[in-house]
Formats: sequence, structure tokens, C-alpha cells
Amino acid sequence: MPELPEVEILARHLAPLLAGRTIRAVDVRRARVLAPTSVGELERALLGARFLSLTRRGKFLRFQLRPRGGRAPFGLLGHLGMTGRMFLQPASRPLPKHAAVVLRLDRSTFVFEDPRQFGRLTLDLGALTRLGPEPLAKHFSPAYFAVALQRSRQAIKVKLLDQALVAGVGNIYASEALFRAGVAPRRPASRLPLPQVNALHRAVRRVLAEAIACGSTLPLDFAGTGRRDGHFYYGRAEGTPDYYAERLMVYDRAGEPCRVCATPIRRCVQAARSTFYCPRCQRG
DNA sequence: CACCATGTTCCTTG
DNA sequence: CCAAGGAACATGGT
Repeated sequence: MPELPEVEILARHLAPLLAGRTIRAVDVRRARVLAPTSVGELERALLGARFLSLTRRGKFLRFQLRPRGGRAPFGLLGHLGMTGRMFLQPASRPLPKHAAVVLRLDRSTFVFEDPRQFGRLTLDLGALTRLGPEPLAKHFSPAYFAVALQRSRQAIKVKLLDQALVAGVGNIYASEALFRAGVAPRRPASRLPLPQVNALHRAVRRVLAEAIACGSTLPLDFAGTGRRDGHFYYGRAEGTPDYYAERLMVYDRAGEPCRVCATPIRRCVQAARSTFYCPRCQRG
């Protein structure tokens, strides 16, 4: 379940569980999620290798492993696509229906499941080179943002989804950030006045940081036993309130009253994706 | 049956 | 060169 905050929470959760663990068996059930790596290549690289670290970059998960025999560490790149999940489960538990890659460790099993198979788990790290700056890092400065937006006449909402501009913003947080900044989603990027650019820069960081903070405090079911899903995207741990949905100001709220001015939230389609906005609060 | 879906890439058209 | 639109990937939910 993937936008930057969800991937960040997952990385923080998995990193200490995986560090130092050795891969005893590799079971690829959906070879397409490895592309362009082949099943044989993955098996050769991972068998007997040990997890060193796990970090996030944009919506990607970067695993560092040390191969069997102590040669130089190598990278493994994960992406959750739309429906991917990664978790550890007891070695004895049956695998989920859509398990795509299964790594047997000692006494537990790492599972990458993905019904739609839009996700990836691959030795090809090439996708990372096409990413723009991390939105929560210094490199993502108001000046950088302003210059980048000036060069594009694309609608600002569409531009926010461009991973080469800034890495990790997806369809939900793009709408949320625009609302926080009071910016109309269809305004061309180059037509944003500087104060709006700065407001949007702040809003992107704030929306993402708040989502990470929220995810850090929720009782998440990473083991994947929950009914809807184990993360905090739409789902929640069993028996807990749905804090997450209430945090969203506009996403998936078409027709419902704006939480600020009570005007009905609208939905429009841009680049074949839904955009949600308040026509009164977002006139910039 | 219809339509929608957190992502990315490729292709066509203007 | 740019932007917009659509399709593709494959599956599930409502």
C-alpha cells in the first residue's frame, strides 16, 4: 500500500526484523514481479545471503544484503505497486493466495504478496536513478521546487505525481497537499505565484510528515492477519478505530462537506486519475 | 454487468 | 519538444 508514508512505516517496521537474517530458500510464485531479473538470477543472488539493512527511497524499498561467502554487499529493490504487501509470518502458517515471492528464513518466512502484480522485487536498481529529491530532505528546497514548476505547463496535480520532480507523492497525498495549500489542482504549474509555490512546498512536507507520525502511533497489524489489510492505508488493526480515514481532508470524499467550509468536495479526472478538491478553499 | 482502485510505463494524437 | 489521453499490466471491491 504505497505512498511515501506507508512505505516509510513499513521500512521502519521490517528493518530490525530482517537485519542479520539469512535466506535459506527462495520461492518465486509470480516471476513477473522480478522483471527484468530472472528467477535463476534472484535465486543465485539471494540463496544463503544475509540482510544487512533496509531503507526507503521515494516509494521504493532498498534492501542491502551480503552474499553467501562474504563478498561485496548488493542491493535488492522493492516496490509495492498498488496492492503489494511485505511481512514476516511464522514458518508454519499457510501462504496467502497471492504470494508472489517467498523467502524462507530461520523460523519465519518473508512474504511479498501482490494480487495485481504491479509491484516489484528485483535486482535491477535502475529505477532509482530516475527519482527526484526526497520531499522531506534538504535537497527538496522551495527554490528547487519553484524552478522546477516554472518549467512546466502541466496541471499542478499531475506534476506532483511526477516522481522525477519529487519522489514519493502519490494520488492521495497530492490531493491532500493541494487542499492544505489552497491551490486549485488544474492550475498550470508555471502559473503558480511564488507564495503559492512556497505554501505547496510546505504542504507537501507537512502532509507526508503527519502521515508518517500517524502511522508510527497506530497499532498496526503487519503480520497480515487483518481482514482488510495490515497497514494503515484504508485499513487498521482489528478492533481499533479508523483514525486514518478521518485524517484525510478531501481524498475519496466527493459530495461530502469540506471539513473547513462545508462546501461539497468535488472529484475530477486528470491524467486518468481521480483528483479531489474543495472548489471554495482551493481557488489559488 | 458496470465502475472504481494507493502505481508505472508505453504509445498515440494533437 | 510538450501535453493529454488512453491502454496496458491483473485482480478485487462495491
